[in-house]
Amino acid sequence: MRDDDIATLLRALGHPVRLNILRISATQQQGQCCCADVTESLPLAQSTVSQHIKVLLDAGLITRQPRGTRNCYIVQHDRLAELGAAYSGMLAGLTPASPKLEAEPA
Amino acid sequence: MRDDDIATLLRALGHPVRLNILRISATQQQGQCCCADVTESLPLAQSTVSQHIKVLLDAGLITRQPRGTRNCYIVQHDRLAELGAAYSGMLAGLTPASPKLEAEPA
DNA sequence: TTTTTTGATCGTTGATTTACGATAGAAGAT
DNA sequence: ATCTTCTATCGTAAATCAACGATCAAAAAA
Repeated sequence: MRDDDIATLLRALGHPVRLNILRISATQQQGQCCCADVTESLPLAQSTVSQHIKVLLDAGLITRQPRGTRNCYIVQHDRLAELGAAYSGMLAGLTPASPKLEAEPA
Repeated sequence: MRDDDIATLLRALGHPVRLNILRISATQQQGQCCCADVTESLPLAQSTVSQHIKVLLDAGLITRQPRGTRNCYIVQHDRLAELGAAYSGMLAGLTPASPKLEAEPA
């Protein structure tokens, strides 16, 4: 995963409202939520919520599933895990114990 | 850790240049780097690098240590780990296996 | 068909971010 | 004391973000 992609994902998650959307979605029945669920829970206009949803959608952190008159959003846990792995990998590369793994192999 | 704080940290990390600064710092001798180290490595003006450093500094992801005429920056691994833990915790709260840990305790 | 519900999109406004050059200050070298 | 080096900060311009109201499209209900 390139730095650019990691940064984009981090920025997509870097807003309290968007963290909340993920949480609301997971809390809702079947791990899905619609725009209205979020709009009811937060003091924001519907259009604002829709915008935040779009950011998560573009980042692949949720997917859309049209269901009747409403759209359901499902958290993409694998994508979140992917970022988690990339983050851990970065931490490992940053730790002072193994600066470049160039020496002391034995 | 509040959502607000998590979001702030995620945003601080959400730029490829800043990820690079952390990496450069860790690669440098003693896990420290100065502004010039970064400016040499990246095609950016010194003032721009200084700005990015400030973002990391404000987020507590690095600390400053004046050394002679230059400033050394040290990655705060514990802060990075803190964020990692908060992220993992969020993932755990989001996983469909344990929506609210309200049932099946046995 | 008409109405209602749900939600995406448009246009706008204000705030924040990113990048730059220029400047200034502090520490070390001459 | 003067000069050089390193870097923070200022001011600015362009881009992006965050929030809103208004509008439009599609599906379901009447």
